Amino acid sequence: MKVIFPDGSEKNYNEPITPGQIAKEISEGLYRNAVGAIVNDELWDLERPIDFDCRLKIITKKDKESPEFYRHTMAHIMAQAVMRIYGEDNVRLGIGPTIENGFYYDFEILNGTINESDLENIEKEMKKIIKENLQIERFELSKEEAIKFMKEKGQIYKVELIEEIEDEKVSFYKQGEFIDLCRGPHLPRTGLIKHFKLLSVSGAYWRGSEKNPMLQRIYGTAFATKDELEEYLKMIEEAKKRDHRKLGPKLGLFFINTDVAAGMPIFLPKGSIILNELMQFSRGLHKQYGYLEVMTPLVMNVKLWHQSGHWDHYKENMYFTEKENVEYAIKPMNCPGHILIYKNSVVSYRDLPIRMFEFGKVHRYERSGVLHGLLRVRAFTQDDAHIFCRQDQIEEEVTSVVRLIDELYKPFGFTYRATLSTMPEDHMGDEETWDKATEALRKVLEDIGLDFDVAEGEGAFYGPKVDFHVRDSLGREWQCATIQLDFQMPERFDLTYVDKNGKEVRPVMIHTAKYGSLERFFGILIEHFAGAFPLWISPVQVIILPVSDKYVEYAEKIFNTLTQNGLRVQVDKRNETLGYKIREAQINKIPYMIIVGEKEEMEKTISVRNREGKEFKGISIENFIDELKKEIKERRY
RNA sequence: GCCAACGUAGCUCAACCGGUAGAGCGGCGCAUUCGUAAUGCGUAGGUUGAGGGUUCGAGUCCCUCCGUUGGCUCCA
Repeated sequence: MKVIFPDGSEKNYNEPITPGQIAKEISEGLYRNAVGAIVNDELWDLERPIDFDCRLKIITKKDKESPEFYRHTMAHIMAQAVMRIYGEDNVRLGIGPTIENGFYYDFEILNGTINESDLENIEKEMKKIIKENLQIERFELSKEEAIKFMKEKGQIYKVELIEEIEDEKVSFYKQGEFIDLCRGPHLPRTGLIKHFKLLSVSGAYWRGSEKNPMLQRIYGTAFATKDELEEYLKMIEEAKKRDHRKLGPKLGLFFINTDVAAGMPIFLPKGSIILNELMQFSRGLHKQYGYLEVMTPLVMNVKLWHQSGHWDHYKENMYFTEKENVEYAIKPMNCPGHILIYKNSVVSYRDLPIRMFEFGKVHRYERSGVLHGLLRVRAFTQDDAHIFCRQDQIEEEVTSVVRLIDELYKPFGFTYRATLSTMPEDHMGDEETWDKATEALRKVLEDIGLDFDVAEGEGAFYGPKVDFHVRDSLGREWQCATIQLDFQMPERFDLTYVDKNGKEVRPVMIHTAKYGSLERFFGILIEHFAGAFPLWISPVQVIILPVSDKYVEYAEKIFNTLTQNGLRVQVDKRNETLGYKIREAQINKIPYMIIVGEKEEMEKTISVRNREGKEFKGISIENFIDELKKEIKERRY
């Protein structure tokens, strides 16, 4: 049989051969570093024989596919350790896949629970298993045999999994006394991966459904090298330090009173400044792109929500209230309000597109367990827009939205990624319309040259959508902006416009939010900048620190000048040492400190220290103001 | 909602086997009048998340509830 290598070269073999043997042939070094192979696009164990013509690539620890191998194996090592500790008969295995940055395994422990303090013990046992350097062997059973085998072991979840596998044969992996149903791939021996850490335990429903029993999930991470592991753990530490739930209250931006308003953040003056700057920026861009700002009521008759379909599809997430025997709903979305505005007048084809936007405060009930600082709340503000347009305008409109989003994200230094979500199983409208809409979205993304993934079947029930995921300074991704095509609402509300021929035609609705939720975006910004915001959104842009009481008067003069120039300034008049005031300003991440003492007062200058610690002495106030104005105008970060 | 852990001063944390709550920072007061990340001294601050139980005695043990954290589900 013939084996083709990535560089195009070929080699013939008469007997079945393993990728490992081939690697060894090429070089000892390659073999030592190999974790597995890719055979005809399939991840393949290093010691699994090949007996057919194929393309082959040896995967070493450096290849991006390698985590699939060693993290999978790590999950098995963990399961083996858990079984050794709790007893094979007391542990039922769920699933144990690899995930981004790590792996997990779900267990049911029949006679107890696993808690965080047990992790150390499990890690210890895992290290033992690694040291034992057990051979990992793959073998296949027929479905029948496999079910019988797992039934005997009492592994009811595995039996369930096997029953659903379509192939006649299923693969197993064996390392020492541990045998598990698994598609693979795996390392050849347990000793080949050492750098791991167990991170947390949590509950997880079997197959993600609340109707099923809850299993215990252990999360862990593993990397090819010690450095990579340490870097990742450091990143987690850094993320903890930047946690907006800590930084926000500390910097006086917001707090959440969980007692009276769980999930509904209260914004302090400084936080409100930032939100207002964000809104102003977004508002300006929307205006530039031809949107009209509107405002709609928070509380509206439930009738409206019956018509919109929210009553049927979204009731569980809504708040209700009642007066004079009339039931009202607090709005969870802004679209019905905007539709009322559309219907308020007769629309001609010449009027389209109509672009409406609103900083709409919406309330959505979320179960208490899912609330998370500003990132997951019950009350939030969307920079929500709806475009009503003709079918033939979809492409142009979507393009313009994508441009707007790009401009909006630019001054934060985010890179982002788009996903195109296609028709879900449960959908409304005919497939042809769906295809057309989906293709329109795809074409726009391609024309603009934006990288995107396709999420099959992930669209909203009324139309396909494009979501934007921003990547923050720690490499984490957050879903923010969204563009959704909707053919359903115009139908339900009988929206029309009059075309060239005087006929009534159905418009298309495009739902779009750019920041998504202002609260969430704010939370992301806090973590992205670790509280050191760009000048243009900093609540306090400059703090003036007189060296002692004697120079307060001069400080106040400067304060007045800066304030008159539209800067947000404070004077620290407290009777404290300069070092103390600098330290405090530094902790508060204030972009610029102005230090004034005898020298400055005499020379009519200022000394400036930025939050990076750089000092500039003998600066003229005018120059300083000009520089700051420029920095603000350019929205530098 | 479910699983697990946690809840002590504004913040960070301490208090042994159950013996009657303590420190730093911050606040306030006084002194100091200061040159680029913490001046010194003094002082106030607590129904130990809430309620119930066991006990001579509960921050500590048990139960219920509330909340937080990490997840599951859903989503901006």
